[in-house]
Amino acid sequence: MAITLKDIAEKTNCSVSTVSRVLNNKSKEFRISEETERLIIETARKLNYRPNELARGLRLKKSHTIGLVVPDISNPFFAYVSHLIQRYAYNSGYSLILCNTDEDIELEIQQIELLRRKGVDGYIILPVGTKQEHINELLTHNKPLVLLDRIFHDMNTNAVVVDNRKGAYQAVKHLIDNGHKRIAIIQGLRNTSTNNARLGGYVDALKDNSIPIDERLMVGNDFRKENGYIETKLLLKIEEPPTAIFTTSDLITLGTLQAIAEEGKTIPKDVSIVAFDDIDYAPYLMAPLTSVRQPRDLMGQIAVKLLIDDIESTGTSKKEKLVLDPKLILRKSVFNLYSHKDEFSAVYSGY
Amino acid sequence: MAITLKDIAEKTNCSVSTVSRVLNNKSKEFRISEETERLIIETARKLNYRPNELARGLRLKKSHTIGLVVPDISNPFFAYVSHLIQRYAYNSGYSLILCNTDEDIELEIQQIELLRRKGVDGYIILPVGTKQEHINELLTHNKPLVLLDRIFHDMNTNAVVVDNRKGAYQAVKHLIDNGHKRIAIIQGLRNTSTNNARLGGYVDALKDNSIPIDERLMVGNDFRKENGYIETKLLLKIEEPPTAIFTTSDLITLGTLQAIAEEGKTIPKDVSIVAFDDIDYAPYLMAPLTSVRQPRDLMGQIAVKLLIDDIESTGTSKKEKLVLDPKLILRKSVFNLYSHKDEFSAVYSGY
DNA sequence: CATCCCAGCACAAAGGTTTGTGCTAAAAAT
DNA sequence: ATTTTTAGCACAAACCTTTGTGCTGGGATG
Repeated sequence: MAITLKDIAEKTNCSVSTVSRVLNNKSKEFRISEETERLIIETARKLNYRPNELARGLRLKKSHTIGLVVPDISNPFFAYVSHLIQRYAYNSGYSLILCNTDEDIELEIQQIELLRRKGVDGYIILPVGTKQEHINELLTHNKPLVLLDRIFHDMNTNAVVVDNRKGAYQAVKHLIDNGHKRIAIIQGLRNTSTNNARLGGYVDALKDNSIPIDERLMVGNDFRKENGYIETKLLLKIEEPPTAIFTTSDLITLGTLQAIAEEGKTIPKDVSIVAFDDIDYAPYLMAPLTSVRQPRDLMGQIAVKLLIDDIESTGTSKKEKLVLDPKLILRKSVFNLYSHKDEFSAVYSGY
Repeated sequence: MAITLKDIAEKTNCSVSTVSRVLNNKSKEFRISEETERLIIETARKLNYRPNELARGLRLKKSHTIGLVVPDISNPFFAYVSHLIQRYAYNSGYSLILCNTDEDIELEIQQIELLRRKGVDGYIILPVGTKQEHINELLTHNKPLVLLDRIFHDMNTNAVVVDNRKGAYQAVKHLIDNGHKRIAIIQGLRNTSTNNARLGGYVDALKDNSIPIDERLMVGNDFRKENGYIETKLLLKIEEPPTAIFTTSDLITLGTLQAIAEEGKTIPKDVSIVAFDDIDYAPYLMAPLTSVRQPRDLMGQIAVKLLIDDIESTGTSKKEKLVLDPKLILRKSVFNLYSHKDEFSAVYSGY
């Protein structure tokens, strides 16, 4: 079927090894005559030879493939980062095997297992975050690996994350500065580094401003839309409802928007919102969203660079933990309770 | 390093072939004693044996991998479809190699070439659409393949698309029904099946209602945000500006929204919009978007099913071309010029 | 007792590469 | 004329599986 080195060898009356060397640009190194070289290259082109990467990978113990494990590629934030990762990886000569975990830790374990069988050269993982033995396993076997977005603090590995605590702190502080005291947080998946840090920033900001912590305002348990929808519905019905909600992911925000629309409330008049993940549509929503923007361009790029450095240094490269700064983008989803006007800083960020 | 069949064979004093057969559940078929079977399975488990899929793939001529070629995974529509594809593929035992073409035909050709080298078992391609020889090449070599979203009409292959002409027709008809006569279309990449069909629907709707075609209102040339932004800016400045814009992709819409916001106009009062691709955020935008929804859940699922049927039938399965129906979702981005009120049909679709 | 059968496994090839080593013939050196 | 060098390439192993075929020893059969 497919053309192999052997076919070329037969056509040219050379040995397979000679053909291989010529096609791998090792003609000089092995003193192969220019005539032979030309002949081989020519017939390879004519036969439309295509190296079999499986065979190469087997022999070379290198697949030129990296595994990308994300919770949910349909989440715009992950989709954006994945796009960049794909591009940088491709430009560096690597393909990407895409795995969705759907925030299911068992699925994550399975998918990583599969990636090992496939012999990927390295892993970029946005872990679910509730278990880590399987990832430790990779590390003890010296598999090149970089953690992205979420992190395990006690793990010695490459990682690229945003300073979630700082981002959350800024978000909540901004609400406080605008006079809000009943501030709710809709959390993502509990006990993930991301959620812990965002929750931490929330709590810190309240404490620093002597605002009592109210457990009833600290709701939610995963990063999806439904979570945002349900929790917002409930929040709007409690006794002393919040005047502001801090939503900790773009999908949560989507659910929150839906709930607010359904209840006939308006943003920011009835309820203020600060979101995490500054999606592209944020400026053009019902109320242009004030939100915490992650440096998503950098994240993908750095992750790939760290990973490929690790792969190609064969274990000699230092592990780096990079913490990037988030940035609060002010728009119009926060009501200023002091001036009774829209956002005190009316800087319109058109993205 | 990694445990191989050979290692297990040595530990158990069996031959490699016996180990292979046991681990592939062929003990009975090859009359291997239960004792040996247990021993092998046990030590495989103890040593944490992991089959090398590269070697398997080489031997079996099957990689259990499919190549997914998309124009841009960061586009929410493609991201959503990709997520589904990944899930169905995984559940059927296939991994996904993800390729972005960035709407660049040369990149598409390169990526497909690479996929062939990697020995993928099949392809799901959302082609750029400006060249097709490289895809024909795959077909003549009997590679399982399904085209998604965009199509080549003269190509005998599996394909899943939406009826773009009908969707566009409905969209424009809806504008006409609301009294609009100056209707612009911002096109995507010219000469792609998708764009041709959407443009066709636009033209048909105008003709059927005796509205003259105005070339100045038929602008745009790719599916990205920047295109929507620039063209909208220009459209708003021409002599007799349009009262309505039909945007032919979600990213174009995003750019259009940005331009309209910048110009200080409001939707739908100053300009009406009907969009293609009903993104999740559509109901919660500045003006809840009236838009054409594609059956994106079905598209991914069907594509995977067609492909895997083709792969596993080894060429005996018929090629299917499926055309799915789009649906116009009415919200509030169209101004009724007759009644001077918001959308005559005020059905609010909360998605 | 000789023959046959069959359970139970091993051998080796094949799949397409890469690569260390070895071989041959011609050219150069002595 | 004999030895040494070197250009130019071939051989075979190795990577890890899978699989067609063949081998062996013990029990049953005649």
